[in-house]
Amino acid sequence: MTRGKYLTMDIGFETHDHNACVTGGLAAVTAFCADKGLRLTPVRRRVLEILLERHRAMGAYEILDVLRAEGLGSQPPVVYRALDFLMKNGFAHKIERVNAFTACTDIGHKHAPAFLICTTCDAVVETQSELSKEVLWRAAKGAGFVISRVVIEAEGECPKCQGNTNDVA
Amino acid sequence: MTRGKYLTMDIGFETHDHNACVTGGLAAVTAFCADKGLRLTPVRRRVLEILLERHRAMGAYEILDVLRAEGLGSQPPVVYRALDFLMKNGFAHKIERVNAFTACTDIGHKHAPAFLICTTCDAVVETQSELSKEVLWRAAKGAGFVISRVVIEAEGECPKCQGNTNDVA
DNA sequence: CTCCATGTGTTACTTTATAACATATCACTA
DNA sequence: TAGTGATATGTTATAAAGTAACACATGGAG
Repeated sequence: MTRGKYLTMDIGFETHDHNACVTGGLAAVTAFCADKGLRLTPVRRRVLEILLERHRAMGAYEILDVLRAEGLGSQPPVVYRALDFLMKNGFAHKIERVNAFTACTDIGHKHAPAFLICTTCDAVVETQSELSKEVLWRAAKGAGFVISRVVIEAEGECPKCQGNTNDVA
Repeated sequence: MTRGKYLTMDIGFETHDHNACVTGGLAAVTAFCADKGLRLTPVRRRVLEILLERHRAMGAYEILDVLRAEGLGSQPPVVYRALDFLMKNGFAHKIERVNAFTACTDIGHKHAPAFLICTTCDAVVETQSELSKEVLWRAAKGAGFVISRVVIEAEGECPKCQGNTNDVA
């Protein structure tokens, strides 16, 4: 199985100051919630933190394993509810193609994210796709369709894996 | 549950000559398979036909129910294998957002389909999205990522459902 | 006709996700 | 500050989606 393999790195598949991106992300969401009167409860906060820490796409049950080990909830609904909250408010995204979840890398902005999924090492990167979105919106409008949410996901090979025979990170 | 509710109609959410689209689709795929030496076995042919007949996105188990009733196979692997074949060869698509499958409406062409999914009546239409695809490919190339497959799905409301309080078709 | 590749039938199981309901906690106001 | 309604959590149970593995069948190539 592929659980726990979907690495997420920042745009361009480069390295970064990971500590900063955890604390920064958490701070941004905390501020956002305070501002909007949203309840960032311990479970929700911790789920977000887990996603930020691992910095990759994680399956719900994988997240649940972590919660369980910490005594923060041991049944599926706990994690799914937290994920629902995080997604509803734009703090996390579901990657439909792999049934996994990632922390949003662009809190508070209108989100029309696109994901690049490496089929060799399972890395996932979030990019913005304003252009794609606009094109799609125009096409939809032409058909009289009003879009509320867009899923854009591309599978392929990341720079590191191209030409590599030695699979998986 | 929502099984069996994902209507698919043609581009623009209009009506059409459905008989023609079933026989035409089947003929196109039959010809394509003959041409390429692909084995369009009874199960594979029937699954495609079912998708064409219903002309909507169907869950794998919903398709299986039909096969089962016809004595053409009663276990999940049967339908999943047929769907794998159909998808691998571009005769059907999976709609990731709803874990359901549709017959391709554009056999034999390079497929970068985009789907519009109505969250009210569950209709699904396939549109072509060359533009979106190109934009995405450019962005990916910029990150050194080579795309092999793209998922583009938009949720929203179809023309018929906008303003309607009486949900579902 | 027999061998090999491909496809099918079947069992059993894993992974992903939700319904439903009891309990707890928060935030407000009476 | 206790009551109350809304929101969140804990838990049981189950549904829905997908796959591994292996035995058997079929169908063309030599």
